[in-house]
Amino acid sequence: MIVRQAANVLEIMEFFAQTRKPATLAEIADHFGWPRSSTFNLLATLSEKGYLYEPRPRAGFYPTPRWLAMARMISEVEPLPPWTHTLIADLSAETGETASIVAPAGVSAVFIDVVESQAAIRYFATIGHRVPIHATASGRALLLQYSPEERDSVYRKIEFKQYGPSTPISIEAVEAELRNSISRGYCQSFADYSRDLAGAAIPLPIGDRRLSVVVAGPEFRIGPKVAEVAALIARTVDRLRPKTAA
Amino acid sequence: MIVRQAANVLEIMEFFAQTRKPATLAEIADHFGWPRSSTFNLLATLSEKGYLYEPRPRAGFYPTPRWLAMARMISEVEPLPPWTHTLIADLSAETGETASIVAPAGVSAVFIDVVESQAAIRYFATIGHRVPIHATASGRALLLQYSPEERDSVYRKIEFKQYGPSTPISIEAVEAELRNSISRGYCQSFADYSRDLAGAAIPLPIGDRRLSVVVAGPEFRIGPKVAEVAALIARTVDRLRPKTAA
DNA sequence: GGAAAATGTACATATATGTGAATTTATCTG
DNA sequence: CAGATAAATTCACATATATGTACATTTTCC
Repeated sequence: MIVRQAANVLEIMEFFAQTRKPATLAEIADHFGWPRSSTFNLLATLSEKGYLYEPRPRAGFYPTPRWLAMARMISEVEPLPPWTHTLIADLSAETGETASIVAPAGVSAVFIDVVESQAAIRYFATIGHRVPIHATASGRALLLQYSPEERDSVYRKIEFKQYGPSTPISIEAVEAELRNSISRGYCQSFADYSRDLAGAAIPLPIGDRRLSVVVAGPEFRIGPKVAEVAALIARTVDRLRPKTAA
Repeated sequence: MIVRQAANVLEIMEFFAQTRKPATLAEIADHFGWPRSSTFNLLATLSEKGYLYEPRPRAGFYPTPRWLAMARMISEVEPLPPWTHTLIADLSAETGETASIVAPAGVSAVFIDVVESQAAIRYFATIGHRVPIHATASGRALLLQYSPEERDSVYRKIEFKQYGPSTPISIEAVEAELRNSISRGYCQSFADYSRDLAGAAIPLPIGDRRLSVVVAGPEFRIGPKVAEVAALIARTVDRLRPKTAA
């Protein structure tokens, strides 16, 4: 069950992150199609808690810097080592595609750092983006780091859907693809989840965290050179990852 | 009316900002005294939206860097000019007390930047902290920048409460204090709102934004030297504020 | 300067939602 | 490796909650 008002908080914040300017109650209510009275309650709650204020009279609400302060607190812990950002920055620069660091979240894989391609046609992904763990290169690079039992427990929660022609729609199909990935030396995906989207990924264990790196873009650009891209990823990781310990 | 689940989202994030480590469903539920099933729904919603993930298997949830990305977006707009932070940093260093930049939010004043005192006994305030606009030095320094009509409209929404012995409990009392502040050259408050708390504040208009600076601390330390502190604030603003235009 | 339009606020009520109990899944212990 | 214990999910139902309606206030426009 989805908690509506919790989701609404996030939506409001995303709204402000997009528009980047104060908005009145009426504007917000209209934008989302919410009743004024409900919007009123939500804004009042957020204000009450110190997360919204009124920068100038009658110009509406805007988030306080408290969000930033809180987010900084949260993200200071176990930040990714700096070289991982260099990694995806380099990969994106060299391939011209979008590169990301990905972490597990139940049956999904979450993008926790992203450097976007500069190309006009590109894979558009942002931090926080979620994709099915079994139907993407990045997700499978995570699954490779699981024990068979752990994978089983994930599989049982997956709702297998035919996202595209090549989506694996059974446990056995996923396991088969994982075996292929091992012998191939990297994970790949061709429109398994998103139409026209292809990617290459490899596991990226850091400490006891199970992460993966992925380079993804339109099938017609990535397709012909997956192997090449995968090799580049591996080389770049080798170059940047500190040699001391794992 | 307060929107419970909206508030809960904020509480969860504050919880993570404090503990700074992943937490399981059970831990979170116990911490807040929430039913597990409700906690489950909330966590599922936040995960679904890409704001929580599971850094390592079975170790529970933690916020994704998406919070940081969003907060950065939001705060990049009209950030406070850098000299305002220098201002409160200097004030806090010189007085040994907590110094803040404050903005209006309806009948409240919100702390939008804070440098805390290092003293053992100190005014504990964080970004996002809210205080009644009429019963605090910082708030009254905001009201001074309003037109009489605007003040009226604020007054009508205020619930006058006797927070302390000297709290102004009528419109006339507030207006009188504002007149005093003008002739005095600064705003002050002695336990008008919080017991033992005293402060000195002056208006700090920046562009068309109505802000104020306040230095606050325990009454016994601030009390004897309010005038001195107020003069210091004024001098420091003079020194740091760029001379070009207002 | 006055009327109309837009915005913000309060409240009772129907209903969407949170929750207790039951069920399943994972983890620990001897 | 059972059996026990704890954690995570599911689900039906009572109730806390979102909203329609009405009212107040502010702003706009003529």
